[in-house]
Amino acid sequence: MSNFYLNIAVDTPLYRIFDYLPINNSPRSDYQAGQRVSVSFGRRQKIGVILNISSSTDISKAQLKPISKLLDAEPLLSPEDLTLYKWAANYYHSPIGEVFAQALPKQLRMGKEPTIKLATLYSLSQSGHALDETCFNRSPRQRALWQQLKSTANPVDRHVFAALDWDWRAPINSMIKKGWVDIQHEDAPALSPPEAPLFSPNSEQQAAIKAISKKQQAFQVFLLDGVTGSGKTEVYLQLIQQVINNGKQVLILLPEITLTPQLAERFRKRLATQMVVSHSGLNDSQRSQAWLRIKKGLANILLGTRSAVFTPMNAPGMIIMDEEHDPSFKQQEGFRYSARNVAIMRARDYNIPIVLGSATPSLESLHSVQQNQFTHLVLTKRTAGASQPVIRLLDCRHQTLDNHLSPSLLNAIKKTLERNEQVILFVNRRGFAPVLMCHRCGWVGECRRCDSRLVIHKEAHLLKCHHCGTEHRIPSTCPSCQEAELFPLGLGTERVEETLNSHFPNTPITRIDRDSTRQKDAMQSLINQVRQGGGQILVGTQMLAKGHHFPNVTLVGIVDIDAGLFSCDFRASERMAQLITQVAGRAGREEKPGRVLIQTHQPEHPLLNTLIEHGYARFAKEALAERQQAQLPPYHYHALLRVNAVKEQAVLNFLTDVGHLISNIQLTSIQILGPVPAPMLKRAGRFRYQLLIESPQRKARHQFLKSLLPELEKIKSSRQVRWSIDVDPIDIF
DNA sequence: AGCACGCCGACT
DNA sequence: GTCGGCGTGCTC
Repeated sequence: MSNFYLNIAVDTPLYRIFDYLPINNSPRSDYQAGQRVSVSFGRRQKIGVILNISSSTDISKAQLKPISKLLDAEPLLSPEDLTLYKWAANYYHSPIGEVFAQALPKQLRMGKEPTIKLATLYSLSQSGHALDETCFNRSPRQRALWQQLKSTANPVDRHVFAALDWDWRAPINSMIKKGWVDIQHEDAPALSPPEAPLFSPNSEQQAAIKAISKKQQAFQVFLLDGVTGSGKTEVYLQLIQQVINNGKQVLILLPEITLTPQLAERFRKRLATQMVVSHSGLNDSQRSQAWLRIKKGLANILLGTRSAVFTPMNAPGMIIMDEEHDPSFKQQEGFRYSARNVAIMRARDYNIPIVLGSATPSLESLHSVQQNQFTHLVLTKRTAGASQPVIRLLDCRHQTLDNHLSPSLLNAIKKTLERNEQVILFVNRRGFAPVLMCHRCGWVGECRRCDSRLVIHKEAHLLKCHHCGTEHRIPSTCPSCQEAELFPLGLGTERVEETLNSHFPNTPITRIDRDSTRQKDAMQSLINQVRQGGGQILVGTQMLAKGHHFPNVTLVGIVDIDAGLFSCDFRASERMAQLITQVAGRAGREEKPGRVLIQTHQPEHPLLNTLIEHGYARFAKEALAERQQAQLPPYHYHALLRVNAVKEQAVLNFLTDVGHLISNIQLTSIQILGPVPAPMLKRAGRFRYQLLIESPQRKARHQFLKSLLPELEKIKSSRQVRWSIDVDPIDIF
């Protein structure tokens, strides 16, 4: 019998690791932590990763099985990777298998060989160079390829053909056959010379670059707090250049919507290096190739969305996270993690600096600055071309509103249109109106599956539930009293569009929300059309505020900010402040600064006024003080136990049992709130409840959950429900 | 999560 | 008689 045992993380959603025996008579020296193995697990074959090799086991000899196959001669994951994944599983109370499922690209998780496909490089041969245009009279596609290749000195990969809208493979193959084109395989990173930096940093940018580059060999968190248009990206680019000049790699994390091909191209052009991207738009093969290239050092920049934070780096040099306040860095399904916090742990383990950049930093980051955990670097000066917008509150009290639009806002729109400039109106709800109500009996349209109201979609003639997706036809008479006195209450984008149409019948009005941009590329084409066009109005939801600059927009109206001020989500006011600040920075240009008008019935609201008079930084300071008073994060630590099932009674039974369990566990400084029905019901037909767990100490919360979760697995009623834990949830109520 | 085992109702 | 419903138990 073997004298050593393999502790293996198996790809299964169980909160345990499993011990296996090595293959018969194989020496201990064959095995290292980080190698993948194939094991028989129950009645099935599964892939697992060796976490540890131990000399003892608690499992009886009869139960132990040998692994079926050792998949990697060399570990696929380094000790640092395993440390990070184990930390994440522990901190987020997630089964280790779920963490690996996020961290490893699908192909590698399925046991595929970790080989990099080297690109084929094409170049004209001597005889190919000797040709001229007339040789291709009967083959226009070959001519196009020939012209393309003739215009470049070095061998090029297939990306240069990406712009062609036909399949270039057959023509190039016949050119290879004729000996006109030579192929070779990429063997080392092919470096193309970078474009010369177009800018010289101003004094603030220089100070930031200097402060960060001084710390290249050690862990430190920098908060790069720069107003919109202050040139954060240029700071990143200079830093990246320095790091890769030192032969190190950079991981750049971006929110989901921001990572576009255009942005990747901008980075690629400026930096003399091999860059790979990783986001949800890639297929399995592209993802694992990007992952392997960073792991093996064939690329030195990884530009990715949140899951890229788990990619192993061959020569880690720096991590940059742009728009660090963005909620899309928090994974909201399955293994719920915050890429921002994982990135900080990653940087700590690698002992490298991490830069968190934002024009509107999260209150958590600003708190860490106050605690001297993060280094604050501030950029206050706008670079040329960016304008300072004017923000004003419009007092709506006593005003005659036409579907929530005040005369002063309508007047401002009119004047803007007369100057042939553009207007954006923000409405934070899609659809026509959020409630359908009976004037006679007070009936309102409610979703039978969730506890939310049905939203009127006039264009589609439907009542839709925005939580579970249920749809009904709009009734013509009240289902309760049969009177035809139903009326829409509140407003959404469709209603604002309709109202504006009646006021400005000759002005083009474009609505941008999830309904109008459902088709692929619809968003981009609408935006391009607006950028080129003259006087017009855009009506849209939050999705309009991110990433797009509209130089011809000189007036931005926010129709109803009041809902945001009184939302049950404690982060609502900062999201509102971030929205206003972002929007203000995206409109107008130097010679025509943007104006932001905010309609409110609360013109005295202290936080709103602080934001408008003193800007985001001062707002954040006061909002943070309010949070301390209210004992909210980052001063308190939360977790949500989320439970759902098809049968509501099953959830309630489980929660009752959990209640009994909790009363048996020592509750040092732990508070439990709930059960609370959760409105966010993504999948139809399931009842979801959540239990809020909070504590003034992170450690107490952690230990409480550590003792609670194994017990939950044992409760009988847990079989009929699905439960998961969300540590540091985004929304607590 | 899967997947088997096992014990009850309705069916060619 | 058996096919298949889903309650219960287990995965080194």
